[in-house]
Amino acid sequence: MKKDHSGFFEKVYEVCRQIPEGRVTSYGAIARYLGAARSARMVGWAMNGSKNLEDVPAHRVVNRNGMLTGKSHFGGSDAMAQMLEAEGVPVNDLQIVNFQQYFWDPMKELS
DNA sequence: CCTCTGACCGACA
DNA sequence: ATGTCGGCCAGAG
Repeated sequence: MKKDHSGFFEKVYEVCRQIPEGRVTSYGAIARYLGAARSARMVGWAMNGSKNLEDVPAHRVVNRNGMLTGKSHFGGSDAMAQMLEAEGVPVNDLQIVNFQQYFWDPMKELS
């Protein structure tokens, strides 16, 4: 099952999988944790393939503003916000309420 | 094989 | 404070 553990994407998938329920993180946080803060864009892009994986909750990953920028990729509906709210994360207008409160930093938690 | 773009972030003018 | 640009990896045309 481990295919490209040396790849950038695989690392992103692993971190996303470690995100606890009812918690959220940002692309930049993951990228930074991987040592590629400037590759935040690719983290989101990596999710494009991860969304096919059920083991990777891409809906728990938002931008650094706590905005559900990737919501458009979740079927075009508010499915992303619905899933977050279902986990206990309040979302208002594509923006997570008290984002800082639900923010899960891989560098802090996984450090 | 070469080029471009992609769910971002941070720096600079 | 607002707008623009660069940057990193990998896949599609």
